[in-house]
Amino acid sequence: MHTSLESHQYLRQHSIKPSVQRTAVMDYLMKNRTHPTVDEIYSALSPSMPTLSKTTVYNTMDIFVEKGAVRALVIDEKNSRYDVDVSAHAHFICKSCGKVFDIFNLKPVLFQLPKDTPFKIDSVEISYSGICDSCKGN
Amino acid sequence: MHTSLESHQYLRQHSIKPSVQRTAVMDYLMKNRTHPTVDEIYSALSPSMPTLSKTTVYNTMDIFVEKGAVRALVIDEKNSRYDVDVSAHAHFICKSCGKVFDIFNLKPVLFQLPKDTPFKIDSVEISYSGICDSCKGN
DNA sequence: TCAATTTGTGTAATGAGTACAAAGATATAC
DNA sequence: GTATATCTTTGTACTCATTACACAAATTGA
Ligand SMILES: [Mn+2]
Ligand SMILES: [Mn+2]
Ligand SMILES: [Zn+2]
Ligand SMILES: [Zn+2]
Repeated sequence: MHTSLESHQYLRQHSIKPSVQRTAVMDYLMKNRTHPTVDEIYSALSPSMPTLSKTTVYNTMDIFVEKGAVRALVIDEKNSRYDVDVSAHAHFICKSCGKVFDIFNLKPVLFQLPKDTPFKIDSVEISYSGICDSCKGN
Repeated sequence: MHTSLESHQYLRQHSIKPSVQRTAVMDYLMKNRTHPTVDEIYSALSPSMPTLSKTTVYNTMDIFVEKGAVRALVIDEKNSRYDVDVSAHAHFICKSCGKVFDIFNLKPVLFQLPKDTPFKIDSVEISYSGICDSCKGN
């Protein structure tokens, strides 16, 4: 049984050769929308792919980002995090547990790029921070 | 002649004991609004303060941020950057040269914190990226 | 088949940031 | 002023995410 059909197709849509490793990583990203780090991806896949190298995960994420299949988030000062949802949405990082959550349903104006600047602006990242629901009690 | 009067006062306003080192770092931040890294601050001050330790700059930035005198920017995946301007404004990072620029005059609505979330949101960071004016030609 | 190219792997190196203990400076008590 | 406690700074060692690199494996396609 192939659970990786969607990932396979998604990779080809983005002109990424779907190797076994790349398909496994994309499959993980599609099923785990937690904005995982390279280490989290590696640790999750490693048991079922014992020869997988962490370098491969790094290379893979670089290709995914370069081809626009995945967005790299700069919100966690410790690690890069990755998001297979490249649509316009914002993020929230909990300063207590470090988890990164999606914030959808923000006004589209927030994602408009400012026009009166001397820069060629390509993208915007909106990052909120504070304490998440689970950590509130603690 | 004291060029550090303002920094000295600013530190006391934020309940930070103005040691020689802290005053020198704050003075640098106030005069160099380039969102410098710890290494940039250290390298700039080191010649005139040969005994300054990089650890002190790290400690100092931690205190400044904790006391609200300075904002830590998470926009550069390589280093933390620091901004003595804690007012609501956005940033732009050039993917070519890595410099971080201010973007003022954005609509205040952009800096409003969303209310319909399960999170206790404390702050927002709006980061644009692309190519800066100087790098456009290259 | 076989050579060229792409992809993956393992190891070593890099470099930002942290931990920690000792030294120095500052404040408080007598 | 001197002693004592506290705060601050310093240097070194360490951690750990990421990168560099060389070789191995897999894929392509003539
Ligand atoms: Mn997301
Ligand atoms: Mn700024
Ligand atoms: Zn949390
Ligand atoms: Zn530039």
